[in-house]
Amino acid sequence: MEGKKDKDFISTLRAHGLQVTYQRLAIYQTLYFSLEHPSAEVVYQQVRKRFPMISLGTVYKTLERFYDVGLIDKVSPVTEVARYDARTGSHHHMVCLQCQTIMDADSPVDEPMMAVPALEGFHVLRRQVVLQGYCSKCKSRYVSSSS
Amino acid sequence: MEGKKDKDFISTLRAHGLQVTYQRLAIYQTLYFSLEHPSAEVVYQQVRKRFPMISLGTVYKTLERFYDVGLIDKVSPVTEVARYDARTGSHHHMVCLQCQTIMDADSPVDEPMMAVPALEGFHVLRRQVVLQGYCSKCKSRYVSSSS
DNA sequence: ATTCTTGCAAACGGTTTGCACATAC
DNA sequence: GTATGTGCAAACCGTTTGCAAGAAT
Repeated sequence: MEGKKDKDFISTLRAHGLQVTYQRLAIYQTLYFSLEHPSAEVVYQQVRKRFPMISLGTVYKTLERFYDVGLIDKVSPVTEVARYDARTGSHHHMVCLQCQTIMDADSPVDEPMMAVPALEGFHVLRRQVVLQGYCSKCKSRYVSSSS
Repeated sequence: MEGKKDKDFISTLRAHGLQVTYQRLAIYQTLYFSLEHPSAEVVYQQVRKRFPMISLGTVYKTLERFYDVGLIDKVSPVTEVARYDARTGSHHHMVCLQCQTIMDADSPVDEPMMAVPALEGFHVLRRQVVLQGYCSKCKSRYVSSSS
């Protein structure tokens, strides 16, 4: 079921253009076998069992690096700081990664959104769709290189 | 178009069980007429133009209060700290507001999710659906009072 | 009169940064 | 040999907290 070897993890890191260190290997493996969506602190505590000399700073840097190259996913902080909205009707937003603009994505989003079901007895209070990317203003600077 | 009077805002606050102060009025009005999904800091700077003696702490407390009673929406911090995930395929999660557990909501979510369209030339890199609520374990403690 | 809210300032905590040393390539 | 990554510790910054004074009901 999990017959994945060190060799495979190394290949995965290399395939993402990353230099390979035992710290990175340990961090990635920890996350790979974790089901709990751990925070940086939790990953740190976990990895520290095997490599007591590793530092929390390295874990932060490494996770951010992994995220940047698309190796892993980051769940929470969609924007840097909390952002508020008096319009409580539509909870769906497009967030520009460059200028941090948040645009509403109202009507066309609502219907597919509401079709998202709750699973396993989960009691849903809020539903939120976030599209992350680049707005039309910032797009040209970032997507223009090849198109 | 915006013929909403102070009286109306006061009613809105009262309707949400909130005591009325000029600070709350100013904060809510600022947010109500803002289209930019401002941060607490931005709201503070805005309100300060009219009420120079207001404090940032009050803005934080007030916004959080508004959010708690459902008067306003908070866009970003779905979880308290960043949480990571090695499974980059499905970006959809159910977050328990009580125990902070994050569960994957895989297959049944994917299709409606992908139907969410990009608007106004927005270049989408990541799509994220987050269901906030209570997991089956914590639900009983919070939803049991009436059912 | 009592309860809730404000303002101020200090504390908090997750995250980032700078730099010297070590390691990967 | 050179570029990149690591460890450590301090700095950062958005946010929260405690408390005395003030305002709302």
